[in-house]
Amino acid sequence: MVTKGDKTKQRILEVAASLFWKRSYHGLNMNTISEAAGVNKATVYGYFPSKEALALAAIENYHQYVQTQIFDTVRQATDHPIAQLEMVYQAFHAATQAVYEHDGICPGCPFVNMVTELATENPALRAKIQGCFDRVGEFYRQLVRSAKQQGLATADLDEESTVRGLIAVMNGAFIASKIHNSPDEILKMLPAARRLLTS
Amino acid sequence: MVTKGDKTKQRILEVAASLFWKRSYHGLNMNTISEAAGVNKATVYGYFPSKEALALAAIENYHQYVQTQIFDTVRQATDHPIAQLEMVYQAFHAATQAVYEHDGICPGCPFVNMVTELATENPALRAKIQGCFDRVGEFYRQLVRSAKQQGLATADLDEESTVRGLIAVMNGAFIASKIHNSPDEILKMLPAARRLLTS
Amino acid sequence: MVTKGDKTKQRILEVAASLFWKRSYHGLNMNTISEAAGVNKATVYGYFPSKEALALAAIENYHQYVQTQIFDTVRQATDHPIAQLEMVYQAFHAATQAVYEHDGICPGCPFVNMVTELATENPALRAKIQGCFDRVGEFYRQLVRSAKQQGLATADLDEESTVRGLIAVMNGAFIASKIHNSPDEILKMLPAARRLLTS
Amino acid sequence: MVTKGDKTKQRILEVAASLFWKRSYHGLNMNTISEAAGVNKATVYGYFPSKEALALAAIENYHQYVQTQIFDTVRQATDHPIAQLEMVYQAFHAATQAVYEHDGICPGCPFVNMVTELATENPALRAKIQGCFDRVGEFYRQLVRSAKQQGLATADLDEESTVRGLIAVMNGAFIASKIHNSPDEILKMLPAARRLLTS
DNA sequence: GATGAATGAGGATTCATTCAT
DNA sequence: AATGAATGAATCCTCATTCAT
Repeated sequence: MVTKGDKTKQRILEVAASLFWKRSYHGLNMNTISEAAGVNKATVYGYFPSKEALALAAIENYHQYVQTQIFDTVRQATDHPIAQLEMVYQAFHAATQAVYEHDGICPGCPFVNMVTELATENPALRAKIQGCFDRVGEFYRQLVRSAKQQGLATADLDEESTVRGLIAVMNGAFIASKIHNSPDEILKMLPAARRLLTS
Repeated sequence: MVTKGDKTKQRILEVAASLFWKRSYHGLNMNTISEAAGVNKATVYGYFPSKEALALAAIENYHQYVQTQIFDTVRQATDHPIAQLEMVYQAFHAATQAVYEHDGICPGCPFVNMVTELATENPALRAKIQGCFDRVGEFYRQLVRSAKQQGLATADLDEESTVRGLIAVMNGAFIASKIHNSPDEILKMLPAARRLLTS
Repeated sequence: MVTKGDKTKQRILEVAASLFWKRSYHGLNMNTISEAAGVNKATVYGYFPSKEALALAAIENYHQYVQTQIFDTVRQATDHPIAQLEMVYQAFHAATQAVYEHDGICPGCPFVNMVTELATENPALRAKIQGCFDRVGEFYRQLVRSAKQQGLATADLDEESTVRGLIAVMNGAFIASKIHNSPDEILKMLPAARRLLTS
Repeated sequence: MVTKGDKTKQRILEVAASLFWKRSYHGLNMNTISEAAGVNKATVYGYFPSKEALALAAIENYHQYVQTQIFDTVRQATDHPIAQLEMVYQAFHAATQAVYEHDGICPGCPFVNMVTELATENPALRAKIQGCFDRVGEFYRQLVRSAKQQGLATADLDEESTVRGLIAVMNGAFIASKIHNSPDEILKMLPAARRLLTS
C-alpha cells in the first residue's frame, strides 16, 4: 500500500532528479530541492540521508526511466535495429527539446553530467553510473546482434568496439547539444551512429 | 621580456589548469589553487580577477596545448589520416595514463568536463568552449578530406556527420575512461573512430 | 502569534540597529552583529538576505521608533510648539547621553550617519532615508503652523525655509555632538532652533 | 625649492582629497587612490604612512582651501555680513554643483562626511576635525559681530548660540543636498541661515 | 624617487546538515 | 509525518600594508 510518506518521498525524488538533470551537482543546493518539492528541508533529510544519497537515488530513478520508458518501449515497438536506433535518438531529442523550450537550456544526459562532474571525487557514484551504462551496453549489444542477424551489418563486425562506439556517439551527442545549446545536435548525430551499426 | 610576475602568472595558470582538469569547477576552490601554486590567494586575484576568469584562461591554455602539442604535431608527423587519428588517440591516452598513474583517476577531457558542468549556468564559458570545439572540428574535417583524397574513404562520405561523429566518439572516449576509471577505454575507442572515418 | 523565529528576527534587528547607530556601515561587520545577537551568522542571513537589507530594516526600525516614541509622544504631551520643540531636543539629548555614559561616544543620528556614508554609493538607501526625512518634515511643518496659529510666529513666516532650517539645525546638532563628543551640544542647539521657529 | 617628490606628494594629496570627498572613507581604497594619482601604491605609502594619515592630510588640505579660497576671499570681497553669508553658500553650492554635473552625486561636506563616519572609531580624526570647525566658528563669530555692529542684528543677539546655529545650518545644508541628491538644497538653506543671523 | 610583486587578515555570503517539537 | 529554527565550516573575494629592487 502506498502511504502518504511514500508519495512525499517519490515527489522529492522526482523533483530532485529533474533538477539534478538541469543543473550540476554542486550547482544545486538542498534548499532549492526542498522548495521545489514543496517540503521542508528536514523532510528531505527524513527520506534521504544526504545530498549524495539523493543524487544516487535520482540516478537510479533515471536508470529505471530509461530502461522502461525508452529501451523497453523501443524494443516492443519494432524489431528493426535501425528503427530502434532512430527511436532512441528521437526519444532523447524529444526530452531535450522539451527542456529547451521550457528553460532555454540543453540539459544533456544525467548520467554523463554526474559522472563527468563527480567521478574523480566520488567513487561510489562513479561505480553506480558504471552499472547503469553496463545495462545500456546490453541494449546496444542486442542492437548489434540483431543487425548482424538481419543482415544489416556484416558478420565480422566487432561487437565490442561497436557497442563501445555506439555508447560514445550517444554520449557525445548529448555533449554536442550542450556545447551548442541546441537540441538538434542530438538528431544530427544519428547518421554517425547508424554508420557505426551498419557499415 | 619575461618578468617575475609573468612567471608567477604562468605558474598559477598551469597549476590551475591542471587542477581544473582533475577536479570539477565547483569542487575546486581558490585556496587549493593558491596553495598548489605556492602563492597567497590575493596573489592569484592579482593576476586573475575571478575564479571564472581563471577557468577561462585555463581553457584557453588547454586549447593552445591541444592545437600545438597534439594536432599540429600530428599533422607534421604524417600525412596518413588513419595514422593521424591513431596518434591523436595515443596522445590522449598517454596524458590520461600519466594522471592515472600519479593520482589513480581518469580526468577526462577538460573541455568536456567544464562544459558539462557549467554550460547551463555559464553562457560565457559555454561559448568559449564551443569555439574550441570549432577548431577541433577543423582538424577532423581535414582528416576526412585527406581520407577521401587518399582513397581511404569513399567519395560520397558525408563530411558533416563524419566530423560530428568523430568529435562525439572522441568525447565519448574520455567519458568512457572516466566511467570505468580506466585509461585504456580511450584506446579501445579507436576502432570505432577508424570505422567512422573509413567505411 | 509571535513565534520563536519572530523573536529572534526582532532581536537581530534591534541589535543591528543599535550597532549601526554607534558604528559606521562599513565599520560594522556581520560577525559582530551575529555575535552580539547571540546567533550564528547563517541565522542572521536566514532572516535578512544581506547586510544592506539589514541596514534598511534597521533604518525602518528607527523611523518607527522616532515617529511613535518621540514625535507622537511629544504631540500628545502638549500643544505648545515651543514646548514640543524642547521635548524633541530633550529626547534626542537623553538618547545620546545614555549611549555616551555607556560607551563614551556620541552616536549622532542614525539617518544622518547612514546617508552621509552611503548616499553616493547606494541610491536605494538614500531614497529610503529621504522618505524618512519627508515624514520628519511633516512634524516640523505642523510645528510651524501651530506656532503661527498661536501667535508665536509672525504670519508671514516662510513655512518651507523654516521647516528646512529646523531639520538642518537638528541634523547639525547631532553632528556637533559627534564633533565635540559631547551630548550637551544637542541641547545647546535648542536656542537656534527656537529662534528659527519664533522670530 | 619644489622637488619632483614634492609635486608627487601634492598630486597624491589632491587626488586623495577629491576622492575622500566623493566617497566614504571605508568605501575608498588605496588602490583607487594610487591609480587615480598615476603612481604605484608603494609610492603613496612612501609619502603617507597609512590610509588614516592620508585622510588626515586631506582634511588639512580642505581646511586650508576653505579658509583661504572661501572664507578669506569672502572677507576680502565685502564687509557686509549678509553678503558674506550669501557668498559662502554660493561657493558651497558651486562646488557641489560642479561635482553633481560631473558625477551625478552630491558629495556633501568632507569634514562632515569624515567625522560622521569615523568619529566614534577614530578619536584622532575627530579631534582634527573639531579643530577645523573651531576655525569655521571664528568666521561665523566675526559675521555675527559685524552684523551687530552694522545694526543688522539686535545687540542682545546671543553670539554663542547663533554661531552654533549657523554652523549647524551649514552642515545641515550639506546633508540635505546628499539626502535629496540635489545641489540646490544648499541654496535653499540660505534664508534660514540669514534669519538666524539677522532676526 | 618609484615600483613590481606579494601577503595576512578579514569580509560578505552560502551550504549541507541537525534537532527539538 | 513534517517542520521551524539554527549552525559549523567553507567559499569567493578585498584590502591595507610591506619589501626587495
